[in-house]
Amino acid sequence: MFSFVVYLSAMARKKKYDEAEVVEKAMNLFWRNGYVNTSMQMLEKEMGINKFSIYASFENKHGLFLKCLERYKTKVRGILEKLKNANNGVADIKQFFYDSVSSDFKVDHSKGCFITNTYNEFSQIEDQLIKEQVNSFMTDLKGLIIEKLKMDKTKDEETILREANYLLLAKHGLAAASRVNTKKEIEDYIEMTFKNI
Amino acid sequence: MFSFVVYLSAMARKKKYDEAEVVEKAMNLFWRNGYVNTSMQMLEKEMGINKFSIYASFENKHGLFLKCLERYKTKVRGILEKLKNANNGVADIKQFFYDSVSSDFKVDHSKGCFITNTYNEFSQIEDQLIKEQVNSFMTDLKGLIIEKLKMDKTKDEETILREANYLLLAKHGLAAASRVNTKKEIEDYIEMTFKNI
DNA sequence: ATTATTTCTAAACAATCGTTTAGTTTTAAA
DNA sequence: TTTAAAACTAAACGATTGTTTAGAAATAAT
Repeated sequence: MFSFVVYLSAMARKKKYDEAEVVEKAMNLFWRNGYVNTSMQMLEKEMGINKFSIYASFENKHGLFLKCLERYKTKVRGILEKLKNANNGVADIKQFFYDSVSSDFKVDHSKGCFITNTYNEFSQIEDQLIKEQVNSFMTDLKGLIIEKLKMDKTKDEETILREANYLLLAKHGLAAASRVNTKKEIEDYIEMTFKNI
Repeated sequence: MFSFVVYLSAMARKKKYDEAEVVEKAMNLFWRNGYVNTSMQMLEKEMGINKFSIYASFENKHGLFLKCLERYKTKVRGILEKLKNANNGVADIKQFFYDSVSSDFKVDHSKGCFITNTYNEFSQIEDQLIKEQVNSFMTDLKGLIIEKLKMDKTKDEETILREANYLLLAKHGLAAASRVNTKKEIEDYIEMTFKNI
């Protein structure tokens, strides 16, 4: 009697760009220049699409940045999964440090860690959503570090928390190092950092 | 026969503000919000003087920021002099780490280290002079650290450079810690950092 | 082929950025 | 008292910011 055809998307005209692709490009630009210093004009050029399209796909600059943070998280998910599935305790955390900067060795001027860069930039700016994204990432990492440290049964809770805190802060130094220091200096820094754990 | 009166400054009207005072206020604003995120409008309000007066005294925003960096350097000169004049090697460097954050213990939300904050903002700052100032500060500090490490005659040159590099990067972690961590966490971090030196 | 809907281009938007300028007020020296 | 130089106030500068809009082009469904 009745027939209903529901069009979730009318699809009158297809997009000429792939959203995942342009997010990747935007991420690299934000990653290098930071949030404030990356203008919509720069994004237009880098992403290869019009401002209108950016706003149609990501609502605004803020929304696009959040998508880029998301993209970064999936980008480093492999390294985190590797740490999660490892079973050698402290050695795995050290390996995570190496993994975090391994890709930086191939480029002249590393962009550092996108999360740490964002953390530093937004320590001054009030933005709840971005801060939540960054904080959750760091909290998750700290949880993982604690988990690995607990594999050493000889350590008490207080020692583990102290060491986890130390390593999380050491990661800031690593992020700074990855931007300017040589491969050898970075490796030496990691070795020094883990010498007393 | 002849008398010459040379007016180095015509002094037609005295300034209503003290330059050192307004620089101090500007420094604290830059220190908290960073260079890019501090506008002339905010500076006007905080310094309590008109834009015209700011430009008359400091040429422009860059000039004002450089004056603030200078002011910061004299502000921490005491701590650096203490390190320079000390004679106990590594223990002096550790004490310098404690001195660097001692004033932060008194406030709720520390602004961190002005130099490190500015260093982290490098991707957003195009001004070469500012970067030179910050880099020279860090180079000087590294030189001091090396000097103190060399007091231990049992260490070879390579070890000393490796340790100096490690400590300079550890300072980044300390700066991050000083902004959010508790007094105990910061102290634990310092102790952990120096355990293997 | 027509229609309806979406994406595209390109221009304009108001707000803010750092900076400059015009005009008034102050004040030391003549 | 007059004069000239410096410092003040307040408004405006052009450039750039993130964002919006008007209209043309494209395309799936009728």
